[in-house]
Amino acid sequence: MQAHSLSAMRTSAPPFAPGAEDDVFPLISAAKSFGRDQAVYDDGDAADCVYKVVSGAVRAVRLLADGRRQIGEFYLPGDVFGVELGERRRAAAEALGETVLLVARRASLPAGPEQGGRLWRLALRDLQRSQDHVLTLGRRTASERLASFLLDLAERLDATGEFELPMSRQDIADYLGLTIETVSRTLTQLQADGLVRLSGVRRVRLPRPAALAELCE
Amino acid sequence: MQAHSLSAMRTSAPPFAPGAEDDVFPLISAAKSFGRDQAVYDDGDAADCVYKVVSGAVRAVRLLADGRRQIGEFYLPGDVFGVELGERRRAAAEALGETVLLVARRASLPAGPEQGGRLWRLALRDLQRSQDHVLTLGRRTASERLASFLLDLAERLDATGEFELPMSRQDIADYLGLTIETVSRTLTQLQADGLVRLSGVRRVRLPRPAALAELCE
DNA sequence: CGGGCGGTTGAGGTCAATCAATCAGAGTGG
DNA sequence: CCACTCTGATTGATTGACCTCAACCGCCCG
Repeated sequence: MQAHSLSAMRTSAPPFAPGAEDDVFPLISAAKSFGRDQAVYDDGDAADCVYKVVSGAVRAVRLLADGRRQIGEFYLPGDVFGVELGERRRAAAEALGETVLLVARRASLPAGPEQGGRLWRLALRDLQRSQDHVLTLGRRTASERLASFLLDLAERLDATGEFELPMSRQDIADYLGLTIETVSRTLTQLQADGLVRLSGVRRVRLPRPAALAELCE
Repeated sequence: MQAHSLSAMRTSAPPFAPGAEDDVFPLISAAKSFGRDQAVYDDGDAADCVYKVVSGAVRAVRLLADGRRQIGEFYLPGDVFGVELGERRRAAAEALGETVLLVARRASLPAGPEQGGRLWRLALRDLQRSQDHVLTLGRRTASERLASFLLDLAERLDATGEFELPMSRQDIADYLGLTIETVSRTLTQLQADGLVRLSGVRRVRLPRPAALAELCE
């Protein structure tokens, strides 16, 4: 991993979310690169930084004692993550592939009331997503989970046509509360139904998004 | 439903959470009573108020088109709820039984930077709880779900010995992503194992909380 | 060409859902 | 006080969606 100048990052940055909350990040944040599966932080670490994804993607991981794994969220380019209530991390964050992040010390952030308000909005956005996730995990079937996952991903990557899955089948399974085999089977089923088209294991096209959305009700 | 003076409510209020975020609520909030299953607000309503539970309890409900129901959260005495990012409610809120709430107009809240900071902390607390919920729904078995649910409830009601379940079996099922039959069976199993003692359907005692906690890992 | 890793496919098992009957408690009316 | 009813909870039998275990495939890279 290597440090880059901020300006270099800005210019090389792929799709940034255009939201006003971008301004939360101070101009003096450092950029940092991470390799595949590299930890940004671990469960239990001091929560003294917040991060913004410039390129690549990150997963938030929680583990049960016996090794069962749940991914709480994926963070895509433009997303801010790492804001916590307490002193300590309650989940690990790991890069999915080659990933570049902006890093800001937590202390430098909520100084002004303006900043506070924006952080608050970020927290609420995460909360919304987490609540949607609860509905999916609590009440949806495997194919409904996959459908809502793919639609959400397509929207966040604002993919007009095809897009690339930033994560492995195992990551998808651990996000959706399924096994890797069920993800694979369900995906081939969706493909057979003409709702998904895979070209290569990670390249996805959603030919009938409306039909997919119907699956999610 | 009837209005009460704030002072009357304050004095009659059961366990208030002692957290600093209590001060978020302006002194000039109105109290309002709700009956069993009465809606505080519905999905899609304008999100112009926030609420604090004085007594009773509230459930946050989301519905799929075919009627499947997921309870996102239960709000107990002392809890604040109803803070939303957008203009509209994304879930309904319904009283579990006779319930008294403090109501504050949203506009009157985040005025000062102090208040903003406190609302932000509230949002983060909800986020934490929601993330825990995701782990439970994604990766835990029925008995683990019940165990963590009961422990969480006992702690929030700070029940030293016995406590009363504010919600029905159906509500528990819809919170834990199970069916009412599975909740019932699992509860009797936990009782057979000596981890739970039920006296009447809603009166619960947890004789070995440590053993229950072990179940949750 | 061979080995390794991630993904897919298949066969069989399991946990929780479904369908259905019974039970317990609260309220009602005779 | 005792049927009767209504609602919510429990229990039982069976089914089914997803998991587990295992083999196989395809691609990349040495």
